Amino acid sequence: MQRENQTISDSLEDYLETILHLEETSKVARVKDIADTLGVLRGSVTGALKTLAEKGLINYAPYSFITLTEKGALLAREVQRRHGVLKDFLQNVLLVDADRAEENACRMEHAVDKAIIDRLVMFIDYIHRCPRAGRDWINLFVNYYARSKPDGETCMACVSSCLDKLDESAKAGNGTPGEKDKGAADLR
Amino acid sequence: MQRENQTISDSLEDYLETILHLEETSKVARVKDIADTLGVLRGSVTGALKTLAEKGLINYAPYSFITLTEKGALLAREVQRRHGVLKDFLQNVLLVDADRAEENACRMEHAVDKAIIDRLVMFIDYIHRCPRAGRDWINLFVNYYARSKPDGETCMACVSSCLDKLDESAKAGNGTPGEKDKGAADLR
DNA sequence: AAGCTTTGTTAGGTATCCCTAACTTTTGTC
DNA sequence: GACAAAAGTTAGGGATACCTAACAAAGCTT
Repeated sequence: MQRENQTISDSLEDYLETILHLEETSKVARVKDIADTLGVLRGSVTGALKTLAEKGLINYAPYSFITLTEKGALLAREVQRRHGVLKDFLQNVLLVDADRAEENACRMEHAVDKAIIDRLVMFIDYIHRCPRAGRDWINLFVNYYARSKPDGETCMACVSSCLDKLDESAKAGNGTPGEKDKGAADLR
Repeated sequence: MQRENQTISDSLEDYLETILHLEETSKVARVKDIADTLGVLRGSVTGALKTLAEKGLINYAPYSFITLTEKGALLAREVQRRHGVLKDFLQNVLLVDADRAEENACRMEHAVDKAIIDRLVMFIDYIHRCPRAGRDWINLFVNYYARSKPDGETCMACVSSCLDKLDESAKAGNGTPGEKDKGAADLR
């Protein structure tokens, strides 16, 4: 472990994230599996592992097991979190298909601040828990973008159903209606 | 103009976007201004300009004016659009401060598909025009993330105000309430 | 128009990150 | 335990995108 640089490249972030993922799913991270996951050749992996070891992010010696250091695991989990939150947003809020959501989350995870991710988590949460939004509101977004403009009939139906829901909430005197709004919660 | 590659690097996208911006604001894009904007030295700009010219994206000869070709302008505007949409979302939906929104949009613009941007545009539009969301719904998100959990009192007030608004809409028989919801529209 | 400043270019160097291809170590099978 | 296959390493090379620093052209001043 040396005087580690605070930041690492997008590429190294990918390596760390992959190592964490392999540790979680296969117990061990092997050079071949890292190479296959990232679509690079084995020789490229060895080089990256040396760099990660120099930065104190993995434990590594030639032909040895590869494990994340505490510091490396922390960083890897942060990248994984960014990835997950972005994919969740793309898939469950923007309603992008799974493959495209995955691809874009992979690239975005290196570009976005922790602060943005935190805010995004809150926003997703807000959507799910606020009685004015929730699952049915997002699902109606499907109709909206399919037509790419508001549709009179759909809008009316939506307003009515929302009215009913809010009315119930109000009558029940439920101050934090998100709690009972399980339909919205399992959208995630 | 040669057999142009379909895709260009993040770095070249930045150069194109900068040239477009300088053309718009200063009439001409000069090497020095490009360098200052991107935080690189003048020598680096010359190299990038040669590459862009080879790809048929700018008109360039040593010591000449720099102008975007039609193809280059198209690409530059697309990057600019991605940038703008992302910044809008970060600033006006996630309510991130302007500087951070700008920084992150700058990095994200290279990572995000056109399809995601298109969907994001629809989503922002949906928020603005749907009577269940709109400006006040986003503004209440401020309270939400400030407390990082739903607040009974705020939620009740919100539900009531939403009820009132929807009630009015329903009475007016307005099928596309977004049209009259000017308050929401100018959130952008 | 001479001379100084600013702007732009060139050449050579560094770092990153990938590749190919040859080589070494480890693993599994007979 | 020998030996082939698989996994891992090494060395050398190419592309990108910066840098520094010397040099050339343009633009102002007077």
